[in-house]
Amino acid sequence: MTKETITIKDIARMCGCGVSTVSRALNNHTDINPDTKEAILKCIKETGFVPNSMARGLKRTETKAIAVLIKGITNPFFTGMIKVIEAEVERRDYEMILHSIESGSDGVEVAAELVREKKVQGIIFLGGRFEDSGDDLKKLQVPYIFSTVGTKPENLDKSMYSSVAVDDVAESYKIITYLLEQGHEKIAILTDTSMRKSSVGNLRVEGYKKAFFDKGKEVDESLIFYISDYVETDEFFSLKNAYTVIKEKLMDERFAQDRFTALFCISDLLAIGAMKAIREAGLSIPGDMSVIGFDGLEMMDYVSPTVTTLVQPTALMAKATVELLFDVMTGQGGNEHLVFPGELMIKESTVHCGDGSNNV
Amino acid sequence: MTKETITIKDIARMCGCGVSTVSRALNNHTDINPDTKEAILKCIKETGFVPNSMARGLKRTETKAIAVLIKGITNPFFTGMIKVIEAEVERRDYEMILHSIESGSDGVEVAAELVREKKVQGIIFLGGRFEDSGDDLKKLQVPYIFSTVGTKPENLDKSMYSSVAVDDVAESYKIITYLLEQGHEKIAILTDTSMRKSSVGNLRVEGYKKAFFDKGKEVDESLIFYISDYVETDEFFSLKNAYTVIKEKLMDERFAQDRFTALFCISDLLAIGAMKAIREAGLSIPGDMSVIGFDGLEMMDYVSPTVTTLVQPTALMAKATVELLFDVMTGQGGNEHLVFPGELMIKESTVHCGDGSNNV
DNA sequence: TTGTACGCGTTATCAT
DNA sequence: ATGATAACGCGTACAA
Repeated sequence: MTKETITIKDIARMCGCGVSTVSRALNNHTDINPDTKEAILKCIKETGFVPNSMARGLKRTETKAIAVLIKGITNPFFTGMIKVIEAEVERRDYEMILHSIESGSDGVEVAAELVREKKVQGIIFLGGRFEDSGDDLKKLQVPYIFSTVGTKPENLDKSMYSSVAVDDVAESYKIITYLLEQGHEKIAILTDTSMRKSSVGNLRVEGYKKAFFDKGKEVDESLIFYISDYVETDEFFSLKNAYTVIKEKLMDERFAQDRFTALFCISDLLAIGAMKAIREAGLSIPGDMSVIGFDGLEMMDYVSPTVTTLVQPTALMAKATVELLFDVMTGQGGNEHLVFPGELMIKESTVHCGDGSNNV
Repeated sequence: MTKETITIKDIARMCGCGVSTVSRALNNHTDINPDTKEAILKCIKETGFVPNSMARGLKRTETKAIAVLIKGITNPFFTGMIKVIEAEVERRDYEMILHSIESGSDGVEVAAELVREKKVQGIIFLGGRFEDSGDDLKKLQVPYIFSTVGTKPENLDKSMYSSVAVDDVAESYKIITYLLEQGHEKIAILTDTSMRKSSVGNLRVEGYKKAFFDKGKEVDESLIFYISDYVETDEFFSLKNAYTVIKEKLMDERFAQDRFTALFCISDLLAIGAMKAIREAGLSIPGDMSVIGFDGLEMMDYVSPTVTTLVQPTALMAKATVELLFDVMTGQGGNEHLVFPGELMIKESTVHCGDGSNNV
C-alpha cells in the first residue's frame, strides 16, 4: 500500500551506475551513452520513479513554470482568458501556477514570493491596479507582463515590463462618439472610482470627455457616476453595485425633464446590474435609455435586450500575452506594449436618441 | 538592485546565533528564549526573509498546503466557491494550490502529482466526474473531498472520501413538483448527457421522473433533452449549447398543439441560453413558457425576467468543504458526506400554467 | 537554552 | 562517457 519513496539513488543502484548518470538521462544531457540512457529510462519507467521536484527546485536555478496572478477570479472576462493562457503555457511544456489575488492587495508581494519560492520564470498579471507598485516591481527578478490591466505602474520605465491591452481611452472614445452620433446628448458613464489616478475607469472617463470635446460639446460632470461614491467596497465591478448606484440616480432624476438618455457602463457586468435598475424605474431599454457595456462577455448576447458592448479580443490577447512573456523570458525579444483593437458590437440595447421610446 | 537571496544562515549571522535557533523561532518551537525569539523575528521582518519552501519541503514530510482542482473555471458557480475556499484555507494558515482541470481529464492524475511533488495534505475536487476514477483515487495518499460533484466514484467505498453537495435528486424533485402543482403537465428538462450513468444531469433527471411518478403522471421521454445528442463538445454547460438545442426543439414543435409549457434547465447558464431561444421563437416567458434554472447564480436576479432557480448555499458549502477536509486531515474526524438543502427561489420566469399568456 | 553537523534528493563540477 | 562529491536551504538529532 504505502509505496516507499523511490529516489534517484535507487535507480542508480538498480542500474549499476552512478547517480549523475541517471541525472543525465533524466535531463536529456548529451554526454551520455545512448544505450545506458535507454536502459536507465526503461528502469525508471518500470519503477514509476518521478524526480522529487522539491530537491530539484532546491538545486536548479530555473524551473519550467510561470505564475498567473488574477485579480477578480469571479469575473468571467478573466476566467475566459485563463483557459487560453493555460493551454498556451502547457503547449510550451511549462507549468502554470495560478493565484487569485484578494481585493486590496496588488499581488506584487505574492509575485515576489512566487519568484523566490517556486522559482517561476515569468509572471502574468491579469487585471488589477499597479499605479503605486513601481518600487516593488523593480525588485522582481523575472519578466512580467500586464494583461488587460489599465493601471500601469507609475514610477517605472516602460522598458521594464510588457503589457497587452486595448486602448481604453480610444475604445471609450469610440463608444461615446457612437452615442453622440446617434443623437444622444446627455450621456452618463458608470465607472468605478475617482480616487485612483490612472485606473481603467479613469482612462475610459478620459475617452468619454475627449469624445465630447471633439464634437464641440460640453461635459456634464454630474453625469459621471463613480461607484465608490455610493458603496464601500473594493469589488466595484459587481452587479449589485451598478444596480444600487443607477437605482439611486434614477430616483433622483426620475422626474427631471432632462434625464440622461444613454448610459455607458465600463464593464459588461455593471451594464447587467444597471439595466435591472433602469427597468425597475419603469424605463424601457433602449426606448427610454440606451445602454452600452464593455468587455464583450458572451452573456451580453443572451440577455434581453441584447447589449451593445465593446468586444475585447480575449483569445488573441491571451495568446499574445503568453507569447510575449516567453519571448522576453527566452531573450528572443525585449519588452513590448501590445495594444489590441476592440470592436463595438451594436446590439439591441442602443438606438438613435428618441427612437423606439415607449410612448406609443 | 539584485537583492541577493537571503537565507537562514544570513539571519543567524546577523543575530549572532546559530541557524537552529532561527529555525526554532520560525517554527514556533518551545525550547527557545522568548527574548532571542523576538529579536530573531524582528530581524526576519526587517530583512524580509522568507524561508525557501523547496528546501523546507525537501526536509519536511508535510507541507502546509492543499490543492483545489476545479473543472470548469469559467463557471461562475465554481469561481464563487473558490473565493470562500481560498479565504478559509488562508485562515488556517495553509497554502492553496489552485489547478484548473481541462475537460476530458478527471484530474485524479494531477492530484496524484500534486501529492507527490508538492506534498499537498489534502485535495478538494470542485466539479467534474469521477464515476470511473475509483482505482486511481485509491492510490491517493491524502484525504480528498468532492465538493458540488454529482458523480461520485463507483467502485470505491464511501468511507474513503468525503463529499459536500446538495441532493440532486431531491432538489430536482422539488422543482418538478412545484411545476406540476402550478398546473404544468408537459414539462421539459434540459440536461447534459445520457452517456454517463451517474452524472449530475442524470440524478436530476431521476428526480424529474420521480416527481411525475409520485403525482401519478407519466413521463414523456421525448421531453428529456440531452445536449450531447445535439452538440459534440465536452463543455455541455454553455449558453450556446442550450440555445442551440432549445432552438431546434422549438422549431420542431413550434406548430404542435401540445408544446411543453415549462422547461427545467439543470444549470442557470443553460437557462440563460435557453431563454434566448425561447424568445426568438416568439414565445413569452413566463406567459408561454415557464423556465427554471439550477444553482442560484446572482445573475439570475438581474436578467429580465428574473429567473426562478434552485439556490445552492455556495458559501456554506464552501466553508463546510474546507472544514471537513481539515478535520479529516488532522484526524479530528472521519470521512463524511454532507448534504445541504437547496432553496427554490420563485422569480418571474415561472407562473401557473396558462396564466399570463400573451394572447391578450 | 543554544550551537554544530548531518542529511533530505537532485544537479553540476570535477576528475577519471 | 562515467562516477564521486560538493553544493542548494532548511530541519533536527545531538552535543554542550
